[in-house]
Amino acid sequence: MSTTAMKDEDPRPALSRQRVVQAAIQHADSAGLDGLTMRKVAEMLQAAPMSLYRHVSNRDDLIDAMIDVLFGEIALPLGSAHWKTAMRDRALSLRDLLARHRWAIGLMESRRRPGPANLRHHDAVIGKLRSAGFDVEMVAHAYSVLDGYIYGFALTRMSIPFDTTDEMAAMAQDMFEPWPANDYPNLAEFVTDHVMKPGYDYREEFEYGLDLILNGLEEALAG
Amino acid sequence: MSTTAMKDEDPRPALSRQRVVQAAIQHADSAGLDGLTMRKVAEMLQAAPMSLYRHVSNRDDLIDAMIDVLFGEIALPLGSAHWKTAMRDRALSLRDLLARHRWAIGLMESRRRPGPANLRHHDAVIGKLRSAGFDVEMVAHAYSVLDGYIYGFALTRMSIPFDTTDEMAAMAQDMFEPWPANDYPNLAEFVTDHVMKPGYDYREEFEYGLDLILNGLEEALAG
DNA sequence: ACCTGAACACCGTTCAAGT
DNA sequence: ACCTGAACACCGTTCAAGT
Repeated sequence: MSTTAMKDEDPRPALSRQRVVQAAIQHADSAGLDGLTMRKVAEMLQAAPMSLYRHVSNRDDLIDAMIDVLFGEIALPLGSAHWKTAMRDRALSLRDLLARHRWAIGLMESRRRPGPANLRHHDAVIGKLRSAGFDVEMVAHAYSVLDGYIYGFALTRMSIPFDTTDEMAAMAQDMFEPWPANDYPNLAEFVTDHVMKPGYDYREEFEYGLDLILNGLEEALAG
Repeated sequence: MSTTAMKDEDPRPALSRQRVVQAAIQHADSAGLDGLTMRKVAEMLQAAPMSLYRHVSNRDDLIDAMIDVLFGEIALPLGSAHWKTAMRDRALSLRDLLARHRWAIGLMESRRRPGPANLRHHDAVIGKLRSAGFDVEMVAHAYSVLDGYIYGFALTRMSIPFDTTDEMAAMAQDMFEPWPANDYPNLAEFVTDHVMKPGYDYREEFEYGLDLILNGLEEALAG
């Protein structure tokens, strides 16, 4: 086997900014933001830690790039749909993105160097609202309450990694165990009657609040 | 100067769990969660890093304790006030807490070992809603949309550390600088006409969304 | 009894050296 | 031109030793 014959099967294709960023996203998805280390990403790519620095200037720059890739994945509110439909679809798309990439929740709206996909996304949302009759002040209200809710719901209500009611019950048990049984009667009732009931689905819960907010905005726009 | 005479002025009072936790909160307030290291907290207390481990079992245990102190600072919805007033006051109190302790935003609702102040707080909120006529399902809806909004607003809209319009303008300038001037016309208009206008106040913006949500819940409760 | 120094297995990143 | 090993200044935490 000559060295030229092996070229096609090289297990180490050349590094590129895109490959580094993709590997980093994949690793953050499974290991979280704390687990995202330059050394681990390099290991995934079978490269030395220092090799990454040819393609990203440092860990922050890598994170900036990762976030802009995610912004590119959110459904844009384009086309002729009603603003409510467009905002609803965009909210569900963003919620799903944040569920797939939990590490990104606190990073999406705090970039000091927003990338082109980030700017393009926000430009499209604002454009959709403006052309639907929202004035600048109402755009600010709508954006603030919608994104507040979407990111906050992702942060506070989607953290439970359990699929079954049994696992849910076990977790609730662990949380209460250290404390006297009847100190928190309202909380106990709530957990028993609601959270641990089969069929609890965060998607339905998310849409309840989303529609409440969209209806409130519609009333404000008309009034 | 005898050694006994110096006792009263000992610059290193005995360590305690409470002192460790208080120092850690103070340090996180100024240095953020990344800056919160066992070694820095020890330094603040003029102790060796390892001395902290007599009072907290590890960094996670320290954070659990810090969060429960914060829960103890939120105004509880007790007394005979209307549920809407009580929830509004509680939301403003929580928002102010999260503004003072930004490092805590992602930690408050993800504790696997909630402390007594945490449980007590949630018990009081649920109790207030239940006694106002919310059934268990409506409590879930209300809690989900309110806390989603409160934490999400804190996460996405309160991150700007600037007090003056000039600083705001400079930041916006930096963010757009790398990109072609007219690629994002809707965003440009929004930033010019709204964000950079004097008198922009996140407190007013927060209350707009909060009242929209509270009114929506009131309608759902009546309907 | 209470505290802590030395050590270990990690980090991000600089700098100088390899191919 | 492109890549990387050694080194530095940090981490949290274990373990054995100090007072």
